[in-house]
Amino acid sequence: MVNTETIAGTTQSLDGDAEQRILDAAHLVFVRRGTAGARMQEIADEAGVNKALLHYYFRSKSGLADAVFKRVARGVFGRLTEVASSDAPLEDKVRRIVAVYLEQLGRAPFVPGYIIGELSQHPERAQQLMETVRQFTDGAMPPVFLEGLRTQVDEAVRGGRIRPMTSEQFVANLVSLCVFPFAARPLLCAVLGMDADGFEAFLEDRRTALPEFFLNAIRP
Amino acid sequence: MVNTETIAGTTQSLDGDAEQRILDAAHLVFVRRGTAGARMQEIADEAGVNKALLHYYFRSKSGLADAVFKRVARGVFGRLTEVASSDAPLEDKVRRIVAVYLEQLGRAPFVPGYIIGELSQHPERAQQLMETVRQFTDGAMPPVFLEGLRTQVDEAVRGGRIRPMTSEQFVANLVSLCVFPFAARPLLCAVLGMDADGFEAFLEDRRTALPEFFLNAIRP
DNA sequence: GTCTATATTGTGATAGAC
DNA sequence: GTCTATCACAATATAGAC
Repeated sequence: MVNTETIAGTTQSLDGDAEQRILDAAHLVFVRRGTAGARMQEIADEAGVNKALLHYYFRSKSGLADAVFKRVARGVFGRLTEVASSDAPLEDKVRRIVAVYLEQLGRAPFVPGYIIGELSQHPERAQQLMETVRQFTDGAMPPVFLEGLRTQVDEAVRGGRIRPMTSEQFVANLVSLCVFPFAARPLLCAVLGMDADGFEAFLEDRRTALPEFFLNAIRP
Repeated sequence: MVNTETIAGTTQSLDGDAEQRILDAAHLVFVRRGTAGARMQEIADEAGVNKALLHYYFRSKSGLADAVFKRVARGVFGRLTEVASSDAPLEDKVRRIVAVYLEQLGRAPFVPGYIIGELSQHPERAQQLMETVRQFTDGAMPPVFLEGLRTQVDEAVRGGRIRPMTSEQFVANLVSLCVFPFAARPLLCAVLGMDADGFEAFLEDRRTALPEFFLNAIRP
C-alpha cells in the first residue's frame, strides 16, 4: 500500500497530515477488530507512522477509540437525519431511507457489527451515542431525533392513511429491516445456506422487495 | 455469591462439577465482554476456582471461547428449529417465533450483541456457526436449516395466500424484526429518546404489534 | 483435580534524542 | 513532530506441590 510521497522536500502523506492518517487507520482497525481486540501497533502500521505518535496525538488507546466511535456514529446518523428530516411524503421517505442504507452499508458492511458490539460491551458508549445524536437535534433534551419523521407517522395514523402503530414501532421496524441483514450477514448466510454470491443476489432483490414489504405492512 | 457447599465431606458446587461451573462462568463473562475483552481471571473468580483450572479443562482461552460460542449458538438455534420445523400453519408459526424470541431474548438480552460482535470480529466464527447449524439439519450440506418453514413460504406464495416474496426475504425480515431491537437496544433508546422503563413498555407493546405488522406485510 | 508460584509473552505508555 | 528504545504491567500459560 503506497501512502507516502515526497512533496516539496518533505515526507508527506497522500491522504493528509499524520493526525488524519492515524484517525483513518484507527477507524479501519477498530471497526474490524472492536475496541478490545484492536492493537495500537496495527493502527500505527496501517497509518505508516510510529506507535508513539498515536499517543502524541490521542494520549491513550481509549481516547483514540472514543474519537473513532464518535466519528462512525456521526457518519451513520448524519445520513439518516438528512433524509428523515426532509419534507418528503412518508412513503417517499421510507423508500429513500431504505435506498440510502442498503447502498451505504453495502460499502461499509462492518459498521453495524462494530456499533452493536461496542454498545453491547461498553456501557459508556450509550452515553457517547446520545451526545452524538444530540448534535443533530440542536441540543434538545431528551433527544428528539427523527422527530420530523415521527410526527409524520403519528399524523398518518390519525388520518387513517396507515395502520395504527406507535412511531417507536415504526422506526424500530424500519431500522431493523435495513440494518440487521448487514450486522448478521454471516448468520443469515449460515441459516439460509447462502454463499457470498447468494448474499449479493439477496441484497439486490432486497432493494425492491424491502420497500414493498414495509409499505404493505403499514397499509390500513 | 454463595456457590459452594460441603456435601458428604467434599467441597462441591451447588451447580455441578468444576468443569460445568467454569463453562457457566465463561458463558457469562464472554457474552458480556466479548472474546477479546474477556479475562481468564474474571472467569475463574466468577466460577470460584483457580485460574490454572481453566487451562486444565479447556487448554487455552481460545478453546474456552470456542466452547462458549458453540453453546450459545446451540441455545439460540435450538429453539428456533423446534418451532420452525413443527407442522403448524404458517401464521401460527410466525406468532410463535415472535413470542419465543421476545421472551427468550428478554431474559438474555446480551446474546444478540455477543453473537453479532463475534461474527463481525472473528471470521472463523462463521464456520463454527455453520457446523453448529448443521447439527440441527442431520448434516445436510449445504445446510438446509429452516427448510420446513421455507417450503411452507414458497407454497403459500404459489397458492396466492401471501404476497410474492422469496423465502430468504421472509426469513430475513422475520429474524431482523425479532432480534435487532435487542442487539441495538442502546441505539434504539438513544434514537427514540427512551429510558429503561420506556424500552420495557416498547417491548410489551411489541409482543402484539410485531405479529400484526408482519402478518399484514405478507398479506396479498 | 485443585492449588501456589512462576515463567513468558504481549501491549499500552513514556523518556529522550533528533 | 517523529522516531528509537525502553519501561511497567497485564494476561495467558505452565510447572510442580499436594
